[in-house]
Amino acid sequence: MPKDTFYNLPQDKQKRIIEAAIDEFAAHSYHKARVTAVAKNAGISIGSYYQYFEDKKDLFKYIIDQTATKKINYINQDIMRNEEDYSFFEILRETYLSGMKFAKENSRLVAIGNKLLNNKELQQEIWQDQKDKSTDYFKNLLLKGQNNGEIDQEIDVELIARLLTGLHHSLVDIIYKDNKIFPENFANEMEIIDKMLYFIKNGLKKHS
Amino acid sequence: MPKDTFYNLPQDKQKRIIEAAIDEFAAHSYHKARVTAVAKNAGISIGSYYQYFEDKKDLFKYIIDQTATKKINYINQDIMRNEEDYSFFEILRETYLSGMKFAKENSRLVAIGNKLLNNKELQQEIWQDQKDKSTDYFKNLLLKGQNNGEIDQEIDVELIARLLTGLHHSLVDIIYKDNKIFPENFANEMEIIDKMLYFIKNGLKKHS
Amino acid sequence: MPKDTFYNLPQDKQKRIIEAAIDEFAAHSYHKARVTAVAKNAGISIGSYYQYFEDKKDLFKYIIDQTATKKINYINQDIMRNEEDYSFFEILRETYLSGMKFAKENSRLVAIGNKLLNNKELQQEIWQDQKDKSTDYFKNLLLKGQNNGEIDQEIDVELIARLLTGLHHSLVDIIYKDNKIFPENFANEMEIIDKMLYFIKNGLKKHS
Amino acid sequence: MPKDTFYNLPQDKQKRIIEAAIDEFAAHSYHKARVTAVAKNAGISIGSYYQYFEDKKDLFKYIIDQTATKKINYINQDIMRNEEDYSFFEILRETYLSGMKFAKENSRLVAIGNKLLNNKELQQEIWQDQKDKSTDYFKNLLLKGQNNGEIDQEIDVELIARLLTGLHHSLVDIIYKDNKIFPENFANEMEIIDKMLYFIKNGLKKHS
DNA sequence: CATGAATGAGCCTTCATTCAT
DNA sequence: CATGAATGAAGGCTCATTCAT
Repeated sequence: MPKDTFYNLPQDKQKRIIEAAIDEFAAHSYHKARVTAVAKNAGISIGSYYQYFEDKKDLFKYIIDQTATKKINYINQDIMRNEEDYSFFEILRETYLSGMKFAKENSRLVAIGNKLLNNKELQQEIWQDQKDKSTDYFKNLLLKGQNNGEIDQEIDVELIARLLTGLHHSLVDIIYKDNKIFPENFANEMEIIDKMLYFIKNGLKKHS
Repeated sequence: MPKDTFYNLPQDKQKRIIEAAIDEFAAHSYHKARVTAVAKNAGISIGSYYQYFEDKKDLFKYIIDQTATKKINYINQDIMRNEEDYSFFEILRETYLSGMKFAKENSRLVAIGNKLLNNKELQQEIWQDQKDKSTDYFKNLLLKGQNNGEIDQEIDVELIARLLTGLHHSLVDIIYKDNKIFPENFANEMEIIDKMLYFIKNGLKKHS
Repeated sequence: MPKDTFYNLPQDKQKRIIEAAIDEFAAHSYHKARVTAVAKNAGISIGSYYQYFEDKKDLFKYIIDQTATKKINYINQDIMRNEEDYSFFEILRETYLSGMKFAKENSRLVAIGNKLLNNKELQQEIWQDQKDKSTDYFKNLLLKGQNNGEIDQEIDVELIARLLTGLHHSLVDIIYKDNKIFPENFANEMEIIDKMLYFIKNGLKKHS
Repeated sequence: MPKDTFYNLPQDKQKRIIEAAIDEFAAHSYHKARVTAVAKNAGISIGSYYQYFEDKKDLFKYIIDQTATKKINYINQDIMRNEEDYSFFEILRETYLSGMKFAKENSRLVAIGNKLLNNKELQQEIWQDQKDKSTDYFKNLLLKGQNNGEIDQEIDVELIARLLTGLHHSLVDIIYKDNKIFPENFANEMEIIDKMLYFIKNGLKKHS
């Protein structure tokens, strides 16, 4: 985590640095990203950089952390407060929708997140532990759904929770090809989500 | 692709080099992998390396290529020849099973493949084009299923094909946490696949 | 051209680097000259080198550039300001004299210049364009001489300008064999120049 | 010089190797020319190369040597045999003409020769001694001219011989810009030679 | 004589990090 | 706190030459 000197900085300077970092880490792999570029684009000297952050990893971790927090807030805000008023599939829909909206508005953060997601080596370098919070989130949702009688009792909650997480990633992948909305075949993102939910709800088997 | 000098090498030497390369590329990101380490671990000089391969990329591409071929052969063998004798879900089951078996026996290759799969920057460095063949595979399967009357006509084939690809990746991820089989909660991989297929078939909605 | 970091350096450090570079480029062909040797002899680290210059070529170009500027100033100073007071042959004599003086005091620069002058491949690597300014210089001189009535109207100005340039190179070659003054037969350089000018003025034909 | 094994080779194989060498040395600077390229283009193995030649330098020296011999023969043939029948300026003209013809028909050899001519370091690497034969040639010519009464007694024969050599180089340079004939302003090479000879004969001074 | 696999010193360049001012 | 000059390990790659077959 950043040093105190960083937090003591005026807000706009902090922001400039973070923006530069996001640009750099989104554009290049972790190892190819250069702290000199971050410093330069943030308009600070490399000496200052090392007075704010321990090293390269420190900044990267901070960005990842900020992203996670930001994303969680994104979803919570709307629905979570009145969770009990909604059905499982409504909440799932809202969750995916929020995730998509987040991705749309924060494509650089998604790019960074994916980089970490698919680099075990880096993950170990960044954290030792770190449990997957997404899966827990979906797991809770499923359990409530089963209690409500909305969700098939046959399913394995742990497993399906992980699959729903995976589908969430697929969704973002599908909709954002190289930071551009996926246009072919679909009227809009909403249509994709609804088709995906239909699949999640009913499966592929032909209804007799 | 490797130079002729590489193909002229005795089989066991070729193998030693490939093994060393797989080790290195599985253990580190592409940019962090060192050709000197490959050469050293293969027991060849750096000069020899460059007589076998154009450069670092050349070897990496070769590994990727070999992996793709190997994986395709894995699935085709058993069922694909008598495709018409099987139902959609049987083929899907075999596909996922093959994928898992492959991942189990080739965890390092899977690690390398994932690295490429989730690094657009690297993909463009390696190839210009490269279409996703997995999605096409699932798409064909789905279309046949619809013709057979096995698969719900309501679904969007293109979209679901991509989701099935995503689920395939999730499956591999779930079963192999850091190259170790996922033990908790499951008797064996077969159980995971069947539970996953149940979900794919029926969805999550409670059967009234 | 060098980066700002180079120009910000104390004069004596700049000079040390330039001196080391001139030594290296004078002693070896461009491709054989080593930037590590320059850095070492200048007493800087290789890292510093690359903070001052883009690359190897950058420094070489800079040396060439400095040489050209320095040489032009050499000639201009004395006569060029009062050009109209002198005859063609007087100016020519001064030009050759200046060139010789320059070569005498800057034998390493001449060595470097010649290397470039006679290596088209290198020239294209260094610049794309680059016109020969020497020829233009002599051409102007000749045209004025013809207008004054000093110079034979029969000659082809363009051609002779190139020959005078060539003779200039020959002169430097003659006088400096391996950076040592050519001693045999001649009392001094002045004598050589005057004999050469006599030839240029009168040609070889016996005066009847 | 090449080893006996080289001279024992069938003529056409020798020729293939020489051709490949000339191509390579003409296209690249001595240090950038690759013996592997020569071997490859000659259709021999690198192992064979080192059975024919001591090293890289050995081949280069041989090419230079062959070139010198070939060029000398070029000039001698026509005139030298009946030298006494011609005036100094006629012989000079023929010499320059031969030189040009040679350069025209052997542009690659000229390229190689120039490379050596302008790389003192390389010259020392190739030979220790090597006197300039061209200058001796012109010197003899001039002395005879003076004896005949054709040539001004005032001139310094040694110096002028060197200048005539330099002019010879200039001539080749002028006419062959990057192996292409210099077209602008001149009807043909003959015109250039005659204009140059006019200069050499009469000098630049306006005839009163 | 022919072959070509093997070698490794050596080059240019990058970039995270330190430290004196 | 800010600055940016200085550092040097490390990496990809080249190519003349050797040597075993």
